[in-house]
Amino acid sequence: MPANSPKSPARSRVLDTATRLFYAEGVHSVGIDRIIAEAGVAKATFYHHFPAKDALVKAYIEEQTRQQQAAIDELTADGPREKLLAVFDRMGQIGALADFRGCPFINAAAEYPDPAHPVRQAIEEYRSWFRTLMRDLLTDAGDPDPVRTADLLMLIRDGLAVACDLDDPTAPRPVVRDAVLRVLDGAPAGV
Amino acid sequence: MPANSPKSPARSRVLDTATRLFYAEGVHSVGIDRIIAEAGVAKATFYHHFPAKDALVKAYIEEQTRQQQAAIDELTADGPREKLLAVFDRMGQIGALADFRGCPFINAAAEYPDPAHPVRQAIEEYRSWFRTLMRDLLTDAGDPDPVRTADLLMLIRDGLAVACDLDDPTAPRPVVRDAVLRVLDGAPAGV
DNA sequence: ATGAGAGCAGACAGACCTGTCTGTTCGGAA
DNA sequence: TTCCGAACAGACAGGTCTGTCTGCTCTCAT
Repeated sequence: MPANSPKSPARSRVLDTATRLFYAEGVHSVGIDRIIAEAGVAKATFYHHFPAKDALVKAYIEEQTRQQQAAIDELTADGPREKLLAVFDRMGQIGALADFRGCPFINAAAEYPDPAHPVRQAIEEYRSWFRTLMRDLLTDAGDPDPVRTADLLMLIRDGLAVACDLDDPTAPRPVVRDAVLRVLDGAPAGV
Repeated sequence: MPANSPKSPARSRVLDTATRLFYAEGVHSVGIDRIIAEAGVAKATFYHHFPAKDALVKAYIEEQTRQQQAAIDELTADGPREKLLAVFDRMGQIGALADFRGCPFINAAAEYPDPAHPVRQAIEEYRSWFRTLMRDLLTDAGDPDPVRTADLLMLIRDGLAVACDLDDPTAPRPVVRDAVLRVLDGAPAGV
C-alpha cells in the first residue's frame, strides 16, 4: 500500500499552490496557513505529506527543476547549436511575460544563505544539471573548450534572469541573442 | 538644531549592524529585536531614528549603494577601458572572498517582489547609476553602441555575482575577464 | 541650574507563524 | 458489513515579530 503516494491529489494541490505563491511572493513571506487555505487542504493533511515547511520548499525547488527540464526537453532544434539558441531565446520570451518574477532558484537561494541547507543543495542540483546540459551541447557543437564556454553561458543565463526581473524585461533578449551567437561562433575561446 | 541627525552614533550602530546581518542572513530572517540587541541600542531609540523596519531596509540599500560607489571611485585606472576592466576584476576578487553572499541588491529584490516598493526603487537607483557609469565609460572608450554594450556588461555583472554565490567562486573571474575584453575589443556590436 | 533632547531598559499588545492534537467524515477493500 | 486510511475542520500551544509606551539617566547649552 502506497502510504505517502506523491500522486495524492491533496499533496498535488498543496505543491501547486506553494509553487504559485512561493514564486510570486517569496518563500518566507508566505505562511503555511495561507497555503493550506488556498489549496483547500486541512492542516493535518499538509503535515501528513510534508514533515515541515522546509520540506515543502525543497519540494517546490525540485518541482521547478522538473518543469524547467521538461520545458527544455520540448524545445525542438536541428542541432546542438540551434538547441542552445532556442534555450536562450525561450528564456528571453518567458522573462518578458507579465508574471515573470526572476529565476526561482536564484530567488530562493537569496532566502537560504547557508550553502549546506537542503534547499540550497536542491538548487545546486538544478544548476549542475543545466551546466552539464550546456557542456554537452557545446561539445556536440564542436566548441574547443566546452567547460569554460559553459561557465560563460551560465553567466549569461543568470544575467538574463536578473535583468528581466529588475530592469526593462524586453531589452536583454536581442542582446543575449547576439552574445550567444558571438560565444558560439566567435574567437576560439583563447585569450 | 539637527533633530534626527544621520550622524548619530546610535543610528550608525543600528545601520552598521543591520547591514552586516541583512547581508549575511537575509532581510526577513533578521528581526528588529536582534538588530537592536547586537547594536546595543534601546528599542525606543531605534524607532526614534527609523519609522519602521522597511525604512531601515531602504537605508541599508542606500548604504550599500554609497559603499559600492566609493569602492569604484577609489579604483585608479589610466583610462575608461582600464577602469572597466578594473571594476570587473575587483568584483571577481570580492566574489571569491569567504564571506561573499551574492549581490545585496539582487538578494534584497528577491525578498521584495513588488516593483513599486520603496526598497525596490532604491535598488533601481543603484542599478541605474551603475548602468549609466558603464555607458559613460564605454562612450569614452569609443564604443560604437554604448547603450547596448552597457546592457551586456550589466548581464555579465549580475551573472558574476550570482555565480560567485552559488557556484565555484573562483571560476568566473578569468572567464569574466576574457568576456569583458572581448566585449571591449571584439566585433563592433553589429549583428 | 535647569530644561530639552538623546539614549537606555524593558514591559506590553496584537498579530502571525509553525507544528500538534482532537474529533469527524467518507470511500474503498477485505 | 466492517474497518482502515486519507482527508477535513478547527482549536490550541508556544514562540516570534513589529511597534508602542512608560520611566529613568546623562549630557550639554542656555
